[in-house]
Amino acid sequence: MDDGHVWRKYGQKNICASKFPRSYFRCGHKYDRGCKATRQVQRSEEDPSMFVITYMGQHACVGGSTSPTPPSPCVISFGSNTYTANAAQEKPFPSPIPPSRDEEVPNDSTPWTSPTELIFPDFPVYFDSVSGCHASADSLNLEFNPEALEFGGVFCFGQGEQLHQK
DNA sequence: GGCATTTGACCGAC
DNA sequence: GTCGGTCAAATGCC
Repeated sequence: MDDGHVWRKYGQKNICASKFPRSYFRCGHKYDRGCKATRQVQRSEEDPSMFVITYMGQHACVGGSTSPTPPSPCVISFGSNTYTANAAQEKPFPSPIPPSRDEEVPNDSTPWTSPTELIFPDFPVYFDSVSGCHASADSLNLEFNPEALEFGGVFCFGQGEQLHQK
C-alpha cells in the first residue's frame, strides 16, 4: 500500500511461527540519499485480508535532499477505547479495536522506539518517523510525525493537529 | 535495455 | 543447528 514513500522489495522469507511469508522492503532512496528506513509486511494470521506492517528505522529522505527538518512531534494515545491526539483533543475513534498483541508491549514503562506495529482491522494505521513510544499495562503512547500518519487513507491530521476525515 | 521483483544463498545472533 | 534479516544473481515486465 502507498504510504507516501517509495519502497523496494529486497527479500521474502517463510517465518517459522507464521503460515504466511514475510516480505522485506527498503526505502527507494537507500542509495541516493542514504535512507536507512525499512519495513516488513506480513499477512495477519487472524485476518488474512489484513497485513501487519512493521517499520524499522527512520527516513533520511524526507523534507529535502540535504538537511531535512523534522516537524514537531505529536503524541497519540491508545487507551480505554478512546483515541486522543495531543491529549487535549479527545475524539472517539470509529469502530475502535485496541491492539491486542499484549505480548509485544513491554510490561514496564521503558521507552522504546522501534519497531512500530499496530493492527486496526477497520482503519489500518501506518506510522512513519515515530520518535518515541511509552507503553504501560493499560495504555500506549506514540510520538510521531503527524504529516506521515494516515488512518487507512480515511482520516488524517490537519492544521492544529486535529484529526479529521479526508 | 533498464528497472523491479523473485528466490536461494549467505551471515549473524541465539 | 535454527531462525530471521540481507544479499545478489536470475527472471520478468515495460
